[in-house]
Amino acid sequence: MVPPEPEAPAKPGFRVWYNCALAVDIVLLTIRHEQLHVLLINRSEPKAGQLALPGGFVLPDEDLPDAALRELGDETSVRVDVRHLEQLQTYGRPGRDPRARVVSVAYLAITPDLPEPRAGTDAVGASWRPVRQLLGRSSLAFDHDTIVADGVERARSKLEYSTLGAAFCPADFTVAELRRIYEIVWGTQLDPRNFHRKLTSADFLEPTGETTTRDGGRPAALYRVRKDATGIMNPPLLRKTD
Amino acid sequence: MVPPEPEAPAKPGFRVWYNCALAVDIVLLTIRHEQLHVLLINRSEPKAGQLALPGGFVLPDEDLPDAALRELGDETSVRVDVRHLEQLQTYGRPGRDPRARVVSVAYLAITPDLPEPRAGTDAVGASWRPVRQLLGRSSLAFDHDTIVADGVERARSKLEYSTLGAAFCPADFTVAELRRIYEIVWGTQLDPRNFHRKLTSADFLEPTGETTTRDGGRPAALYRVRKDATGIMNPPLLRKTD
DNA sequence: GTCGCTTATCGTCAACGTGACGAGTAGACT
DNA sequence: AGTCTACTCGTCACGTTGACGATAAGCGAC
Repeated sequence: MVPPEPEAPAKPGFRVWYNCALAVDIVLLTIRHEQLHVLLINRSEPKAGQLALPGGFVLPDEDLPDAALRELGDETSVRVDVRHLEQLQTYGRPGRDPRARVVSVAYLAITPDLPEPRAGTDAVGASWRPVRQLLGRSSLAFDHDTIVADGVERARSKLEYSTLGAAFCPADFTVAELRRIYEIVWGTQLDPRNFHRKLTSADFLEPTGETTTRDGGRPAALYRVRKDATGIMNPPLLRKTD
Repeated sequence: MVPPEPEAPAKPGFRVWYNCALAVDIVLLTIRHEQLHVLLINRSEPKAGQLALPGGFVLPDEDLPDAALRELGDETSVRVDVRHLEQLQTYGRPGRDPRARVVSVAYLAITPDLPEPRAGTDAVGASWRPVRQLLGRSSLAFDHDTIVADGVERARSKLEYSTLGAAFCPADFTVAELRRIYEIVWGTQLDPRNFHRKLTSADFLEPTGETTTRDGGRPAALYRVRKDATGIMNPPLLRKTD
């Protein structure tokens, strides 16, 4: 099919015309103060004053993940240690942006609890917001509420069968710190002893040899993710489904 | 960010320019002759003569799933009973299409074994190809080999924890027919007795009351997917991971 | 009819994974 | 030293799963 109302062919000699504005949006999740947070910006141009996901238009010869990381840096001045970046879904419903046909490829990113974002170029400001205050409500510009919900749901389900949880942790971490991630993201309590047994028998952690007492109590062994880890946790750690 | 080299704004008064050609591609899977097949077309215009996935450009006010179904009909004259349609992933690497910046949203679709496709408008012809002959090789135009591989992998993993397998079956089917789906898609043998126990204790099937002997042997009870099924199989049916 | 073939369906049992929870360990703090 | 904390190891009952025996119910050949 040839797109309608051609303005000008993309390259001479070929009958292909540009038919949309392609953007990326990033759902960057972290855990702060015992709660799951998402990075949001205050929009300037259209929908000024509203909260939205960081994101923007893709450059002509730019790959999509590169665009996601660039916009994250541009808009939030966050030199975040993005420990995980995966494509989430593409949102292209006509009318989702009042200006034009804007199709957005959403990315899910995870970072450990660390940096305070500052305002960047395009955005008036950027800040971490607790996810709990967002879900269910309609708080964000465009369809970004849906995108956040989808991103959180992806993270929740990937904890079950992948090593994604470690991306919320610093390089070296204890089993209990990883368990805290699971408890916060899932909103459930997990038995420390069973969790310990399960995670240490899964094959993606290796002990660093060090211990720490930063969580109080008896010193806990520090672990890191094995370099040859596949990213898949086997067997999976299924959550209760009531 | 504002996209470069603006031709003309998408709508007057807004500084948004179109920066890519948006397309959809469809990985339509079915099972024919005891093998997993994917629907392919013979390309005409660019890459003429090569095999490729059905797909094409999205219309200005068309939603993405609608575009996928429309292209499927246009290109293949298949009045397929598409029993499942989900977004797979978006492919946007610069240079993946030599003509211009073409970004393609890929969809995964499933249909029961039924119709023979015929050539449509855009395509010289469409045909079912066994997936086994494609995987590993580089047989298709653009990056469609990758897309097919991703689609097949998605289908394989979704069999584990969802009711996707039923989309390969006619409306009423036996447990053994569903088991055949699993065996073909996974490429493994499954114990008929354990599979039967597991599937009938999962809560997404309901007996029609009818039986059939179309597979020979003792008459088998027919089942259909419950209307209130969630699409999630619980507990999951994990495949062997060696 | 009945024998032998097919496939469907039910039952049994051991092995394993998991949830619940007791008990001991090793630091920090008073 | 005593107490508090959180970590780590063990135990046990229960449910799920894989392996497989046994029976049921049609079909075609004879």
